[in-house]
Amino acid sequence: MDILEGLNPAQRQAVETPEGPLLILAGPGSGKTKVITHRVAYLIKAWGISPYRIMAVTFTNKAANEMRERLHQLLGQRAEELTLGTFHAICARFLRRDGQEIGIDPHFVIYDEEDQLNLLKRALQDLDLDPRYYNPKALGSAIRAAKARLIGPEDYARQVTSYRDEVVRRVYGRYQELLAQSRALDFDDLLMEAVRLLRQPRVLAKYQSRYLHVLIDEFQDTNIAQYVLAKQLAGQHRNICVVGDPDQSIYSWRFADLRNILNFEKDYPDARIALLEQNYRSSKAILELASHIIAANKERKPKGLWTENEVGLPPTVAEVYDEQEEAQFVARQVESLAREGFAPGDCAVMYRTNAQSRVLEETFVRYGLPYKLVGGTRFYERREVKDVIAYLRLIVNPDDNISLLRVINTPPRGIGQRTVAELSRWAQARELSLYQALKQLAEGERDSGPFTARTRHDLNSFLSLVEGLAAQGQELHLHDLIQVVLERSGYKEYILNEPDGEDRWDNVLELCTLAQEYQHLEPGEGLTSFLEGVTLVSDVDSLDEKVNAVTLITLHQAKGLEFPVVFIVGLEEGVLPHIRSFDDPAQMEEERRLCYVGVTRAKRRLFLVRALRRSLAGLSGANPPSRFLLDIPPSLVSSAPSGLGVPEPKVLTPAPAPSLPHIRAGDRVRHAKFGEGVVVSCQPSRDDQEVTVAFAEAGVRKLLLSLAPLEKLG
DNA sequence: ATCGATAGAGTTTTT
DNA sequence: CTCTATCGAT
Repeated sequence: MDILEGLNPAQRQAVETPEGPLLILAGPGSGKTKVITHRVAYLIKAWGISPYRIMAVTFTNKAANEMRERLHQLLGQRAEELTLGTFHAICARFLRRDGQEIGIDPHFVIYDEEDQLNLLKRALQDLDLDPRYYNPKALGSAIRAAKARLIGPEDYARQVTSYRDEVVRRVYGRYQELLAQSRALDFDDLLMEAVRLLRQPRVLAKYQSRYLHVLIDEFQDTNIAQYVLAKQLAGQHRNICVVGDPDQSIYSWRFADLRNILNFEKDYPDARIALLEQNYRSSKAILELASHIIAANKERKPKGLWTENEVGLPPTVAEVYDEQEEAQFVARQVESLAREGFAPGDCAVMYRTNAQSRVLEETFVRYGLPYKLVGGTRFYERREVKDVIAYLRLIVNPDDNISLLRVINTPPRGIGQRTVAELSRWAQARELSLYQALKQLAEGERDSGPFTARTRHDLNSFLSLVEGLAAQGQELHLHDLIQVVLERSGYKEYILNEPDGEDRWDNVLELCTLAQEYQHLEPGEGLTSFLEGVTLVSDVDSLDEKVNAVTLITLHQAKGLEFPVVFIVGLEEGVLPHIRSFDDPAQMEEERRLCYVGVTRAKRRLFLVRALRRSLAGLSGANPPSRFLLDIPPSLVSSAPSGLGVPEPKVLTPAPAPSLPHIRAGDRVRHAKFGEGVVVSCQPSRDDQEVTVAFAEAGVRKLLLSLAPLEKLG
């Protein structure tokens, strides 16, 4: 059978074993995604199983899309019938379809972490607890921890043993009430409620009999709720196939539980185990270095990873002075790698924390190197984008209090803090959503609540706005609907008059463009799926490999990706490993796994960079090299030339080359990236020159003459 | 109610 | 350092 071609014996076994529980332990680069994909194809083609009866769970939407695309090639149209997605997306689907069985409205909205935090603050208010003393973030974390372990508010009440628990219990309870009032579910509810849904015998029977096969990727990063869900779904046919690598478990802070993978054999004593140990990704040199790094972990089973790939060049360890030099080192390496045939798009820079991306970005701009940043402030979390989404959510579900509060005075329409506080109190006394309260106030002629005539008028016109938009929601296609929202709410005019209005409006337009993809759906349906897509996407999902630019990415997000050239920066004590892991050996092992994940992304070239000094949040400090670096035998690496200990730092901050054009204010210049512009001013700085250029397209920029690819125009 | 300024606090990773 | 929250002035 053609599907089995090109698989090694271990992969083949994993694909061919048709029945019963199967645990695939797969090292990095061993083709585990390929195995899952081919297994699905094989089940359908060789065993005649309907794709309708197969579920495959991935860690990101991107992985799901790629798998669907691949299966489309192998199977054609039938691939569409598969249940394929992240746990969260699949659960949302179940709950929209059958949630009514357990009292969940099919039009529920999904709250992200910001929404959750806002709601938590309201819960604290309701309970008269001071948010400065009871940290909302910590409470949110405690609640998420409970939910990930399927501990509902009632269960939580039974296990209270401290005053802190008691506070959590009360906040948790009120928080859930407020969620219900808004007809909203948070991320963890999606899983917890799906489990509850499947505890209904009728529903369970329906799904259990449907899913003949359940496959789960990245199993090492699942939590208890996800584990239970998988167990429920596979309960009848027991064809559950999980793929994972304990050495790449890096999400314990999201309550992923390694016991899922370690206990799999206990839960399924008849489980077969397949080991995938041949690496197809990395050079021998890189793989050997990776093995040394991970070997220092105590809580692990040793693996015998090997590869037939060439030895390759030894990875480079570079020591630089500070983060500026670090960024320059990376930029110059990327430039010189071009001479070896590596394009910018072949390179990725990985770091522990998002804050580290900034210097890299600035430096790349100065060097005129193209880059793409994954993450940072995410698109859907931008204020203006969330504002528009809030309006759209209200159309689907006007009871969504958090969205209503977000836009009730955005743009300003005379409804200030005071009014909002009064309205909330009035609504809460009656256990009404804010929208319902507005409606009752508008209808009740006598009971005007605590409001003056003028305030009532303002509130009423906001209510009319929402109701008017809601009426349109049934009629208009998504794109037109958004236009109507932007016009009628006054948001367009408002945002354009804000600081950075143009940029922020561009983001709104970007959102409109994304909405186009839902244009083929019916009005109501298009809106619902758009909103769901918007909340459940991640940044990695939109990573475009086709653009030829260096990828800047966190180590966490890099999981599952691969690049010909990888730089890992910030290999210092306190950064990687992060300082918050110092007092917990388990967390320290996770930091090491994180480092291992980064290293094993590299195919051919690997650079490990460490800075002697680094300033974080304004303070600069000297850090010792990362302990992970010390675990690498020196014979495995080559050292890059660096400024450390060298009296002249010129190696890393070059003076302007003599061939550089002499530039004065008023000159016309061309920049590789920004296009043409006029020099506004020149200022000498040390042995360099700082020029300010007004570009026709890119606006006013400050550039260092030595670094910027500037060309003087006649 | 709205705007602006100033003080203060928080900085890991994200479906 | 940067973003947020709160305060005071208009």
